[in-house]
Amino acid sequence: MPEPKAPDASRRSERSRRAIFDAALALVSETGYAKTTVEGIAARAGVGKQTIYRWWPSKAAVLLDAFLDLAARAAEEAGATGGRTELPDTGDLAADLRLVLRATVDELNNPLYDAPTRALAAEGSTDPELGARFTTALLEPQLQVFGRRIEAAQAAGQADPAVDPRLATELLVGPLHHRWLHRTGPLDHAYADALVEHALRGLTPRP
Amino acid sequence: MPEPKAPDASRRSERSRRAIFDAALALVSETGYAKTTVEGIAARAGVGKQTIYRWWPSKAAVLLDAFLDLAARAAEEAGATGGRTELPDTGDLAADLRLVLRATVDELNNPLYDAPTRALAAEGSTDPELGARFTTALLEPQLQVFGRRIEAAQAAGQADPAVDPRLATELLVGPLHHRWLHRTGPLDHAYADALVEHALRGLTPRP
Amino acid sequence: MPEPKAPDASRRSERSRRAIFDAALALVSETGYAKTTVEGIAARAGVGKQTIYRWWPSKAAVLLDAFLDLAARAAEEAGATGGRTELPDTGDLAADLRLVLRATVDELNNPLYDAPTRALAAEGSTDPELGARFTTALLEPQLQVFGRRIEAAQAAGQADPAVDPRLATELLVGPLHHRWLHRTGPLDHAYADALVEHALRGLTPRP
Amino acid sequence: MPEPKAPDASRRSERSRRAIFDAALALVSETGYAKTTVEGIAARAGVGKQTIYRWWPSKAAVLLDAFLDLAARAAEEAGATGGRTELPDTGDLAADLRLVLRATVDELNNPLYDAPTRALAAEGSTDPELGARFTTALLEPQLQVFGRRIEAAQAAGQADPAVDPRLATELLVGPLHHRWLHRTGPLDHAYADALVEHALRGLTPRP
DNA sequence: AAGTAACCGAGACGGTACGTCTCGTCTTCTA
DNA sequence: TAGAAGACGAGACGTACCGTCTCGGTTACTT
Repeated sequence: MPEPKAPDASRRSERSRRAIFDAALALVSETGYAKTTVEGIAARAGVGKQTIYRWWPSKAAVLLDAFLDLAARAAEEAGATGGRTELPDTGDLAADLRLVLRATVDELNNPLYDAPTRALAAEGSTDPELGARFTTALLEPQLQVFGRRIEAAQAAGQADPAVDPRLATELLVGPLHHRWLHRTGPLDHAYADALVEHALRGLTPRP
Repeated sequence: MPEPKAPDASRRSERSRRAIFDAALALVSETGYAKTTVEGIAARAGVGKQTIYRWWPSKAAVLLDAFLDLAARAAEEAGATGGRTELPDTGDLAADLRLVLRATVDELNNPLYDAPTRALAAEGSTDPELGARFTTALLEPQLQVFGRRIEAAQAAGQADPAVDPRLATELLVGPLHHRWLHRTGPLDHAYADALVEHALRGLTPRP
Repeated sequence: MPEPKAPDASRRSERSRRAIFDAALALVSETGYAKTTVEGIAARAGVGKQTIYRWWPSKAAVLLDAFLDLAARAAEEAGATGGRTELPDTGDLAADLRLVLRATVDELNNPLYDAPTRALAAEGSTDPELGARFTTALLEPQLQVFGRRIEAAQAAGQADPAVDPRLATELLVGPLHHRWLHRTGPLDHAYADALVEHALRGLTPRP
Repeated sequence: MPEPKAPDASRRSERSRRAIFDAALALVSETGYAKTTVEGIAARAGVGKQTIYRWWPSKAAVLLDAFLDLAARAAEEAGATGGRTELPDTGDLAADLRLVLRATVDELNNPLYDAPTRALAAEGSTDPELGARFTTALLEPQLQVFGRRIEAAQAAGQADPAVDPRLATELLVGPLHHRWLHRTGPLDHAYADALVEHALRGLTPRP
């Protein structure tokens, strides 16, 4: 297979990479994903179009990397050292989950994150390649934070050990994302709290 | 305001409408939503482009109507007369939910439905106008089937009356859609069953 | 052979055709042929690029048609009715040829004609397809004016009947074009006169 | 004036120069001038692009030098020592001219020479700078061969001393080039012979 | 039956963006 | 320190569609 000849990454211009990320995020925030064009990103970044096409296959891929970079920088800023963000473990599972789910709600309501995330989720749901990258790089880490906390809870006897931690995670995150994506109702802290409560207690009436 | 002049719906060609729906669904199935163009639909349907633009504002809108039409025809075929599809009430809430959730899984796994649904969900998450139509016309009816069954369960003492039926619905449907949309795991009957079980019983360990 | 589908010439926009011609000639005059781009012509003409590519295969083809149109209009203006331009026949062959050759010199020295003609001759010498069109449509008619006058001269006993009229024509026009194309010397009326004289009398010394 | 910094010619790599010439001529022969690119020449020659741009201003300039080099080598091979090629002087002007004009015809018909010459003539007719170099270095020496022979003929009384030798030269070469460039008729020995005859005798009928 | 509206298939139009190609410059690494 | 390698900013290429705008040619309602 005569692979179309890969460019030499070691000679890549960091300056251009940064400029492209900044331009991409700015344009998506300002004019929306659909109206953002590769041509526009290149122009705004002061970069040739080919410099974008050399390193990314599509504008969605550019935006995904730009967003990952943004998230990484934000995380680094928050977590001082580049360590992994972790869900707190105060011993009170419900309280801990509420805290993080509320934070997730806030993030999804932040227009700065909302627009690119929507666009990426949308594009990813159609383009499997991108969807995989989106899931692995952006979504999965978030989910596994929940997963680990729930495993800890199971070990501590705070959660039913028979439940698949992954399913438990989805029981919390799934409804949240559903409401966010389809705008089927208010997305606020109250909703996050209620979600935690009923995911833990179930729908069956207690005696 | 000189409203851009509405066409006379009574003189509309049913023949063309059908041909457009068929062409749209076929093209999306065959080549994917992104590669489907209004021009292509018109050509395949043997129709002028203007005939599409006269009645729909975008290809997404065409596809949504085409899909609604498809669903309506499928429902009519299944439900004999055009009555409203309803979730069965055998008295066993868990069994009833399992049944429908399994059916939903089958539907989402059916490539004939998968492609258009993904495309519409994607487009709708970006375009609020379309998203609203998508939600109201396609999603909401499905959700309310669950809602009504849960309300009945609450009335019969099979479900905690303190839970918002809408939240309960999302607790079941949200994780399912999440896994489907992001392809984060296998989407099968076992998953549907586990979902029902844990949504009902909760994550908290039982004594 | 799946001919790429010809556009319907009867629906062609005369307005656009004219605008394209004007823009093409203006740009070539102002900035030169090499710096003239299809994109630039389209922009200047207020026309979509596709409208150019729909009707012409290359910018050279556009310019050729534009130039032919210009020549046709100039001829019509000069010759009152659209009759064919003809070399005068005063009975004095040398005088008649001088007249026309001087006119040719003036034309080649006119920067308005010079730039496009050079460009077309250049492009045509490389692209055989275009070269053929250039020759047939632009060059040949000019040459045949000479050809006919020489035939008349032969009939009237003013010219050697043994000479191929085509060769005779080239004996007059060839040197002129050569000097023009390669700028190997001054191109003026004196040169035209000398050319006529020696083409008629030959290089051999007269007794 | 800060002359853009001239490279040190003494350190120039002869190896690269040769490789560039070979690559340029090969590519023009194989794929045509238009499809030949500086990038392609550099790649084929195993040379950096900058090495070309350091020494030549354009691909036409490269090709011109490559062609001059080719011609020089061919001449050296033919003329044993590097002496100047000269038109023979057998005393019979017509015969001598026929001989050289026939040779010119053969050269113009040789596809190895035809393609680059056409390209250079074309480019030169548009780009005055290059045109001047083309004329001086390639065309002029050829023309002056004729010029000198004609002067000799005049001195020997074989040619009208009143005729400008330059014009006489053009009377022979101009028609030939014209027919070659515009492909307006067959270019063969018969044409060369006829050209010589009528250039010498003129078009006027002899008593 | 003639007249008249408007929908229809068709497709040319002015545009925008695409993804590719080549230009001529600039930078980095190697011999 | 010249040269190979090739990334870069720039921008034209030719293509694909967009959404609008005429064009006749059918219908289907007036008069």
